[in-house]
Amino acid sequence: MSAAPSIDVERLLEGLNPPQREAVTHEGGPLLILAGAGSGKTRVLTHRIAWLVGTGRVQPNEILAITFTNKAAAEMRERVELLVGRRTRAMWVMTFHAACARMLRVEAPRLGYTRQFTIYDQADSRRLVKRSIDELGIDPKRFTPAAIQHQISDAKNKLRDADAYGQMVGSFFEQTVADVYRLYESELHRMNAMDFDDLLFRSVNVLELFPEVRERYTTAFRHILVDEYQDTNHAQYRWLQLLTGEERNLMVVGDDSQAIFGFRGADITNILDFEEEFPDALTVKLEQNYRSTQTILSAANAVISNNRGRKNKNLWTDLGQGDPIHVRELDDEHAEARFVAREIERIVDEGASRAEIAVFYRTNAQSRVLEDTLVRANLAYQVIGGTKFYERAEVKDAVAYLTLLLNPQDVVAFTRVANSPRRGIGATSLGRVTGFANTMGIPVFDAAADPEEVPGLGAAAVKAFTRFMGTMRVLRERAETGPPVAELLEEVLRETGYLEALEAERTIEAQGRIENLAELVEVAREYDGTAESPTLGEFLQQIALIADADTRVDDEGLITLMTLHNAKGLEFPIVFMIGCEEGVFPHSRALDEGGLEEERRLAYVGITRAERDLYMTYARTRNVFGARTYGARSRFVDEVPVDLTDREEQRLAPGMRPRATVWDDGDIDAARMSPVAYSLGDDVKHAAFGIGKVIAVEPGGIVVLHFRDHGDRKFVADLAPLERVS
DNA sequence: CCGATAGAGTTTTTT
DNA sequence: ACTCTATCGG
Repeated sequence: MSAAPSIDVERLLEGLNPPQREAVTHEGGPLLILAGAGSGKTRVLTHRIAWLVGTGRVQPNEILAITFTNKAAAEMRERVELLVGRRTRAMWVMTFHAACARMLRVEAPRLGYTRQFTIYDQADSRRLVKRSIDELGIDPKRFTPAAIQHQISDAKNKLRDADAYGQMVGSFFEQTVADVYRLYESELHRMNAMDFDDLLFRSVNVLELFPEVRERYTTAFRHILVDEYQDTNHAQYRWLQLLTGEERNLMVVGDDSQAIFGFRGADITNILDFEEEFPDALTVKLEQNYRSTQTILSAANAVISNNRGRKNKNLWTDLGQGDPIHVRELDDEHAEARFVAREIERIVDEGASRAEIAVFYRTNAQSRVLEDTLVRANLAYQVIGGTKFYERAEVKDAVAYLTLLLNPQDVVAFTRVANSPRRGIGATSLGRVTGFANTMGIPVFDAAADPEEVPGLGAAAVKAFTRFMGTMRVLRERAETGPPVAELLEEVLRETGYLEALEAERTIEAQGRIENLAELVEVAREYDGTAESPTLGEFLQQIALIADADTRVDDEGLITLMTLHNAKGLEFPIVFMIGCEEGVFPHSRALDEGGLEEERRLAYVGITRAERDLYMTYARTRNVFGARTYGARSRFVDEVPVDLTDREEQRLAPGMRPRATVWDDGDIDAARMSPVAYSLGDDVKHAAFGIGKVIAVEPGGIVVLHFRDHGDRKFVADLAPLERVS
């Protein structure tokens, strides 16, 4: 205990419930925590780390704590620091990707990369896939870069390299993917670059190929703790397996009901089979929820009970029943947005802070209408996700310049900046130079530095390259002196003429871009100020691994808008889930691909984010791709027992049977699909509007009625209080 | 080589 | 509806 005199171990355990305490004080060996939503899993993780350190069982630098997002890592680090103080600094508390990158910065030379390898984000990677497709003469219309990239990523997540993938191709498509994969791989390697998936794949390679490396890390990390284990993919699973030493001190925390990243290769069986893999594992279930009212939890339990093959859990709370769940049907997405805005105004008038309110939607595209409405209502908000700062063209350009200074072999970066700003280097000339570099087996940077040697290059192009490379040479020399990153960046923007070109545009868009670049310089300045020993390489790695979800600010009086996926791990007193319509949520593409259960888990995640009030809204009609569509109310709304809600339509139509609340898995609501019982010209009586005539019948069970005194109105035929009178 | 125009594909979710 | 891409004329 002398190692940690300042930690009061008894106090660490105070306020923990029995299962939490059992998890925190587990002696050693494999440990599985099935942590329901809001059951205090971060508390268990942080307290366990503190307990391990505080009781002298482990040194801080022997801890490896893994999360999925930087935000979660930062939060965990902060909370551990509150418990054990400065010692936290010696711990590895970071994301899978950051940990792998850190490992590879040391070990990559063993695999033929330099330590300065570049990390490609998805867009960079997509561009390289596209280039590979073009080079192979494949028709990019028949096989889109996106589809092929997804296949390749999938393969990498399963630790299949191009050869392994090639061995098991079945279709022509897969054969094509195999070809692209092979070329893409060799291109990446040639450019000294790794994509996100490579970070894991290559780390696994190093650990598998070099026993002494593996030995070093398994000895170093005596305790490994993993958050959100249900979202790990096979590569991550294997990586953990390789790092787990003989003591087998692997603790995983997760909730199979919240597994929502299957589309990205996450393999839910990792958590479901943990006990089989480690038969002596201690399993602890955390079922007491400290976040939400019983009404919200009952709703979540009811919805998720429609999924099969789960670890059984039942959330409960002693916080009381609370308000019913607010369910609202609106005419269209605009009415839905107005309802949300009005309701927010009301809630804020009653004294809530805007920061307590979040709106969740299935797809990013849904935020636009909402944003318009909130702006008009003068309600301040922040959007998480969507177009990200680091994906903006000007930011990517600036980053590409910096990347190129460090890694002159990076063709993607080179082609990105060669003619940006315009300097007379067109696609043709650029292709000649990269092609020449390719055939000669030299870095593009060198080929471009000697443009006279490149065959077929016109005099104008030679001049343009000479000038461009002159600037780049000066900048490289400057970079090698190791200036502050912010200064280097400013020089780059000035010397390359990038800023000048934007200023010359004199448009609002250009002004916005200049501001974004200024912000990037600020980011760099902050990095220079806070990093222990700032280097350009480390800065680039940091921003390559950053995600927009990490930029969320708390408590600034802003309403938070985000996708349901981004909402994982967060909580808000008041939550709106909008767009609860079949086809939107559950998403039509997920339905096609049999992903209904994952969609339902997404609903579960959304519902359980709410502490006090939950709204579920849906629109009778909305614009998708510019076309009007009609989606029936989401089955997830119907899976919430009616008596937990304030659903009005039930009361308006006495005698109408409550909607079924349980479906067979993947089944379609028979009633909803049944043909509408109305035909054109029928006379119909509406409880509120009186007699009307059917003037149209639309897909999704919609009837359009004309009323003499109320004009034309649309109804969901089997929900509206309608009666045929003719 | 560049800019304008037309056409197509896009939108599921992201470290 | 919007953005990216291919094509054409300058």
